This record gives sequence, C-alpha cells and structure tokens, in this order.
Amino acid sequence: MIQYNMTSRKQSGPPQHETPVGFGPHAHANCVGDALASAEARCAAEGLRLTPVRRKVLEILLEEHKALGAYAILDRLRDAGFGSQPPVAYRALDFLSENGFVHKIERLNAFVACMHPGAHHTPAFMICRKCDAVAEATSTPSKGALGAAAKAAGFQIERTVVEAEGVCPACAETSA
Amino acid sequence: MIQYNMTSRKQSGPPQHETPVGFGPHAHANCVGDALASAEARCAAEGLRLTPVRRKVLEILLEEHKALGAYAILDRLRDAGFGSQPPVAYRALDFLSENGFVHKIERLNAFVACMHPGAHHTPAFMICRKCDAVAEATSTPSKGALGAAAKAAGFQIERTVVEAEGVCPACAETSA
DNA sequence: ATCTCACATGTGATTTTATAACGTTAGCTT
DNA sequence: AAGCTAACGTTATAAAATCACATGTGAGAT
Repeated sequence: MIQYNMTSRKQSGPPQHETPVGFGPHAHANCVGDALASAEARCAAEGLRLTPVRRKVLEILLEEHKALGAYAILDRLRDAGFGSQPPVAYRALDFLSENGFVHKIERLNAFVACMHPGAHHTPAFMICRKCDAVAEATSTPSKGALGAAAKAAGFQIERTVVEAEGVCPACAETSA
Repeated sequence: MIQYNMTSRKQSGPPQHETPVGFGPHAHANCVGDALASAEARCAAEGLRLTPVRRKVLEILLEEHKALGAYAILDRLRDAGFGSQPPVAYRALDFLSENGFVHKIERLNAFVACMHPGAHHTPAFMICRKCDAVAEATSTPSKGALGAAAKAAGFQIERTVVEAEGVCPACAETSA
C-alpha cells in the first residue's frame, strides 16, 4: 500500500488555493490526536464546552475518516457507554458543526470531521460514490459564476453547499 | 408589485454565463405552459414516456415555482386522483430528475422544476431561507478551485451539488 | 390477434433520518 | 445553599425514502 501525505501543502504543485485534502492513506494516529488536541485548545480559548459526548463524536468521525450517518455514530456512542437515543448524536453534531469541527454532507445525510480546523472557510467536498470516502477542499463559490448570478439577482449568500460526486483515485484504479 | 423579467438574457449586464434565473414575479402562465410543451416535445423526440403522473408532477412543480418536498407533491397528486403512496411521487421524481426536468435541492430534501430545460448543465441554486424560494443559475464548479483540487487529488467529478443559502431580494426588503 | 416482455403503476409495510417534548443533571453565579 | 443555564437522557413522533410484490399496459414479435 502506497503511503503518501494527505495534505498537498508539502507536495509539488497545488496552485494558490487552500490545501485540497487528498484521498488515501496517511499518518492517521497523528491526524486524530492532533485534531482532537487542536479542538480542545480552541474550545478552551473560546469558552466552548467540548463535553465527553461531543469529544467522542468528533473522535469517532476523525477515526473513521469518512462520512458517517447520525445513526452509525449513535451505534458507536452506545458501544462507548453513552446515551443511545438519536438526540444524543444530533445534539453533539449540531454543536460540532455550528463550531466548524465537523461538516454535514448534504448529499449523503452524513457527517465528516473538518480537515481545516480553525480556519474560517467555505468547504467543498469530493465524495466517492463507490467507497463513500470524502475529501475536503475549500471553494470560493461566491467568486465564480454563482457569485455573479447572486449579485445580478440581488441575492445575499450566507452559506454554500458545494459537493462533487465521482470516483476517487483508489476506486478508479480498482475498477480498471 | 414590481414586474420584471425572470431571465436576465434581456437585461443590461450578465457577463458570459448562462441566464441566472432571478427571483420575483414573471409571466407565470406562459412559463408553465411553455415548459410543459417543451418537455412533451423533448420526450417525444427522445422516446421518453411522459406519463400522466410524471406530467402532473412536473406541472405541480412548475405551478408552485418553488421547492416542494416529495410528500407535498404527493398530497397534490392525491387531490388530482393519482395514487397516494410515496413511491408514486418518488418514481415520477426519479424519472424527471434523471432526465433533467427537475432538480433535487439536497439542502431542503425538496425538488424544483428545471429552469433551463433542454440544456445540459450543471445547475446551481440560490435558496432563500426565509421564503424557500429557489432560483436556478448555472455554475462551472469544475473550472474553479474545486476543479483544481479534484485534478490535484486525482478525483473524477461526475456530478456536482452547488447550493447557496441566503436571503432573496424580496425578503431582504421586507425585513428592512 | 395474441403473446410476451419490459416498463409503469398501485399499495402495504418498513427503513432511515430527524425533531419534539419533558424531566433530570451538572456546573456556575450569587 | 438557591437559582440559573446549558447539557444530557429518554420516550415518542414526524419526515423522508425505500422495499417488496401484485397489477396493469403498450410496443414489438410470433
């Protein structure tokens, strides 16, 4: 199994947009630990309460490193000894997504851990329809055709959902 | 109530992208009739079967001119004497969206009639969070930051979801 | 003309996703 | 300790989507 870095910051040539997080293997233990630590730090700094359930949900999403439905998360919460009714998961997910630690993938009715913690950003996602792997990039939809259309129409954009569905490199290879 | 044209083709200055459909009033009877006629024509030309249920669902969406959930559509189907179980609506919606006559708004779990019938396009939507009005524009997400990220990651885009949530001109005025 | 095969529809049941409502608990503030 | 607020646990229910299976229907083959 090849081993390459997940972010492209250190690679040869990503042009001028933010780290398009790639697919494939990477230093996962670090990635989980670092992200959790950074979430804790930010919560402390901003007076947000990263309670055990919330922390566990974030950990689950970081561990899995793919989009999980609320009920899949709930199963894991139950296994870990937390409450097992839907609101437990949904409330944690609400908190985490309001604060940018996780994002909802509308196309899948599922959730992923944020790959650009800390940064204010307008996320964009690449979703593999074969393996459900999800990679996060950043987009600037308000600067392209959509932004122009919004301006022309007098529409004030507050939030954008940008999701691309397709086939990830690994699955493309497998099927070939 | 002001009266302005819905398409911007005839207006002063939309740059070089396709007709960003605007919000607000327009010649609705024509719009519904024309769209239905054009759908019928295209189905005839391509050997697609625009059956009564399918036609009715398209008509409902054109009439309402906003995003409707499958169950809202189902209610109207029942009133019109069609079957009243969910699959009736979902199957018609599947057909219509596979063939580009309607689009699903993932953010709302709802459906709208296509405003660019006939054209192959990658739709983008502006959704008013106050009144749920939806305007359709076209986007070129594969040409911007997302396209670059996909290329860098080796991800093959097959389909994109682009939805902007915000406030439409009418609602912005009302609240002011 | 009728057979047949693919496609479309009707219906009941079920699954999946999400929220409402309400009491209890935990951590702060005073 | 009293009182406040945010978080949690649980029951119940709503909303969105699909499964499974019987029935109907229309176009081409025989």
